[in-house]
Amino acid sequence: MNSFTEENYLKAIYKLIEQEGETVTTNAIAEKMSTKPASVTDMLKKLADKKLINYQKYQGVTLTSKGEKIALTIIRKHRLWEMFLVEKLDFKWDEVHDVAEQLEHINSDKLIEQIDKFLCYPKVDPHGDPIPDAKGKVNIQKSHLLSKFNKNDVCIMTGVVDHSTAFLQYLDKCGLALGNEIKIKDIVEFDHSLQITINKGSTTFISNDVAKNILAIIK
Amino acid sequence: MNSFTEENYLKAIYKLIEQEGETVTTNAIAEKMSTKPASVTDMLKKLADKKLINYQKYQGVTLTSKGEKIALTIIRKHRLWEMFLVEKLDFKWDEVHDVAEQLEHINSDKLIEQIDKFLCYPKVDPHGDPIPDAKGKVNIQKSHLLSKFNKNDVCIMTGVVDHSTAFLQYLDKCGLALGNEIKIKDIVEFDHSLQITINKGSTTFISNDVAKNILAIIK
DNA sequence: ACAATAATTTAGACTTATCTAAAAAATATT
DNA sequence: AATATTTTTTAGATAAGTCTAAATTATTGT
Repeated sequence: MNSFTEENYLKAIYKLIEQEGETVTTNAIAEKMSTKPASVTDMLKKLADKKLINYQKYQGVTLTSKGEKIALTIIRKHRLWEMFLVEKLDFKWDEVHDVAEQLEHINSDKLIEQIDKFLCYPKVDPHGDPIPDAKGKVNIQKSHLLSKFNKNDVCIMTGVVDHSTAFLQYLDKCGLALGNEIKIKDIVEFDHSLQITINKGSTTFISNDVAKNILAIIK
Repeated sequence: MNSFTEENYLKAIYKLIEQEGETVTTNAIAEKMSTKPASVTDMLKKLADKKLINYQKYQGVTLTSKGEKIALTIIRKHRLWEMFLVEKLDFKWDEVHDVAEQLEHINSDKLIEQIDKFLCYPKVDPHGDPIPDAKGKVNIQKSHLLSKFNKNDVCIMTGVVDHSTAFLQYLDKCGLALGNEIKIKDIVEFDHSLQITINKGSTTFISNDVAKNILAIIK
């Protein structure tokens, strides 16, 4: 078994590789973990001894497949717990992070599989991030234009095509933001505009032109 | 904030006082915590410094009101999580303990209040032990033998005296389990056997011998 | 009451994860 | 290429929680 701290380091390294690519530096890890580089070096030695990372002095770090598996398990647990908090316990999506940071370290295979089942095997968390499966596989669901979805689809907004201020301000006004759940209530035949429900709350219309500039993944 | 370890010591001391009464000895704590008396002494000094226990060398230990409050909070969380696991995630009542031992240390007031609400504010856990309220008050409803109740009493089954497999299997067959609501419809004068209704559903008879091995609290 | 036994505490050491300050290696600058 | 700067590592210290072995205090038996 690995300590909470080890798990947190592996998770941080995974996320840094995901966004920065290739290898990760000692300083980057230190910043992400809010700790000092010297402490990171100590931990890297330990993780390398356990064969969870590939580490050569001064050369940066990558995860071994064993280390990556553990990181993905932690991420899976984190995202499932976030989902649970939002869906079942009425947490707002910006309230869940700190609690999920604790819950992700609870060690029980049965627990996490039952939570998964209880939530009906969700594919993405409340922020729209994908939830790895029990084997650590991430379903890299490619985003699609909102205009491609069908009536009654429920999806998560993941991005925009048009990055202009004007467009983003319009989205704000509609109450549309990344991670929002969008349900397509209806597609108007006349102009292909969409009637949508945002986060199970307000219902509004958006034009097909707007829908062509919003990216989303099916939930 | 207190560490997991401190919380576990406080919980152990609370439980020992509950069953052994008065003060608790260093050795008793060591045994309960599966550790060595020397380690206990170290921790007792620390807890005394924090004013969570009353401790004089060689004189045993009691909890301060502050310490007791913390212990009861941990116990509240433990029992609510057990309830959650059994009621919502299909855990068997003998599978929940190890997981609840971990979950009881998750630190979030909102989380535990929402779990409580989600479970509809249960009074007892799956083992029939009372769940302290948010203020740390325990509803000290002592369990009684089912044979002591009167006609038309409605009670909740909280435990058994005989723990043999044979007896538990018999209870299974009757459809009797911990947490069930039992209404005493009649007491047969001839042999003091009971006619009972389980969970407002099926009605059945149980002998006085059986009733003497079932614990319950009045509802 | 006093020796024997049991319970408890002290002393000193170990582990994990952290830190500061200083040294070493890598990278950038001129 | 030589120097300056940044990054990373080493060395040594600290705090929490644990341990063993030895010392101290309390309890028991005769």
